[in-house]
Amino acid sequence: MRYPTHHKHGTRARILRAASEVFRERGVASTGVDAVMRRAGLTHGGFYAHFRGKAELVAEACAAGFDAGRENFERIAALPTRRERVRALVLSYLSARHRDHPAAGCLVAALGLEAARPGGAARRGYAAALQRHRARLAAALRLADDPAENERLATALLSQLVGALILARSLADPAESGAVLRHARRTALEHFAPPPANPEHP
Amino acid sequence: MRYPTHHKHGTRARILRAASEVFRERGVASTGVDAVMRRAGLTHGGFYAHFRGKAELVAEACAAGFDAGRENFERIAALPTRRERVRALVLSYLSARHRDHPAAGCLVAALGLEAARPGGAARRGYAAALQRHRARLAAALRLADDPAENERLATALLSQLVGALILARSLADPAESGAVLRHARRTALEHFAPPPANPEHP
DNA sequence: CACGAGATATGACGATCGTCATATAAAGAT
DNA sequence: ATCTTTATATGACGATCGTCATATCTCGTG
Repeated sequence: MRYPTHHKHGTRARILRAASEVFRERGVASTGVDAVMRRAGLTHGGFYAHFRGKAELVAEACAAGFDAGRENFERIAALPTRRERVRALVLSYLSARHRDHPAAGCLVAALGLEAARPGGAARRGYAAALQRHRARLAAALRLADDPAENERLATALLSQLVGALILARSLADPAESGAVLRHARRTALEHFAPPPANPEHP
Repeated sequence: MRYPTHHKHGTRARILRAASEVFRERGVASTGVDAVMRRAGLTHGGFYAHFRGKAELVAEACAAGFDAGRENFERIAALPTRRERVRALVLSYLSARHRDHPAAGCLVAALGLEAARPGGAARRGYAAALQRHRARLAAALRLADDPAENERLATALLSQLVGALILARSLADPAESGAVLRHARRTALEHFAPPPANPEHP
């Protein structure tokens, strides 16, 4: 090998990261291979030296995108109380920053719909990676002692977060969008991290 | 007018309905104008006698799709108790039928992501229609006496439903998908339609 | 320093997309 | 029954897409 041994693996990883970002930003179907390669600083032709086709790229970009969220989960898992863990997740997920920067954000909220379509290129790779993602989230949150109950609650919380973020991103009016985020934060915290012993207010 | 007066309006409506269905089924970006026209029983060329372009079609199909859900809301609004209304919405929304037939289902869960993208063709028309949809949902559910609180709760419930349906549609394994639906139903009912006076179980 | 093998760029192909100009078909009016 | 207006179909255009064969560049090796 005349190039540095890991050179090709490095550019392959760069392509994957670029794809993961631009897919989340503009969607899979609306993003061509050349857009991905341009983002990675390359030209479209060299793509097929790294992947067999767009479908393979999409599947691997999904897996890579989900795995990129692991460090965030570890940070959450390190928090001592359930309340703090839920707060950390909810406040970061339902933040204006997350809403405004889908390229660096949650895969489910960015391309969960395209990946869900039966004939879609992502389908298989996405579904498998999502399963791992759900399991890791449940393990990090530790919402209940019973594993099944824990996973049920974690999935419910994830559902609420995903739905709220999608609604917030859909609304054109920033005030309305912000209100949705704020209300969703409060509702999610009420449902999954109730205050230990606070008097309730009307 | 030599054709029956409402002929053109009729085919226009047919195109809109076909577009609304096929967009929900396969996505906006992945669906060409010819696919829409074929579904409507026409050929692609005549399209521009009805719409200025695909963007206009998408915007109007969104509005039409949301408005089609009004009868469902009226049925829910007619139920006497809050608990029944929430149950009716949750059980129909998080059903296997809804999961498996996106073409006839919720617009938010079908193309909420594409519509949310800044440059997307749908953006404006979708956002406006979604606002009306949210208001109608809140009015139908009557979750709280205070209007602001009512809308907050309705939006939170919608978020949870949308997120859960997207997750259920994403999972390849039918058993896993069914479990997500079942768990989400239970969690949503617990959070938004608690039993009137039941003893809680651990 | 030249060589050559591996990594990337160039350019082109069929297919499909959105769009439009034009031709054909349909049906009330005369 | 013919005409004329309106609705739809035909066919084609540039642009963009995924894909690939081929050429160019890069940099360890001898």
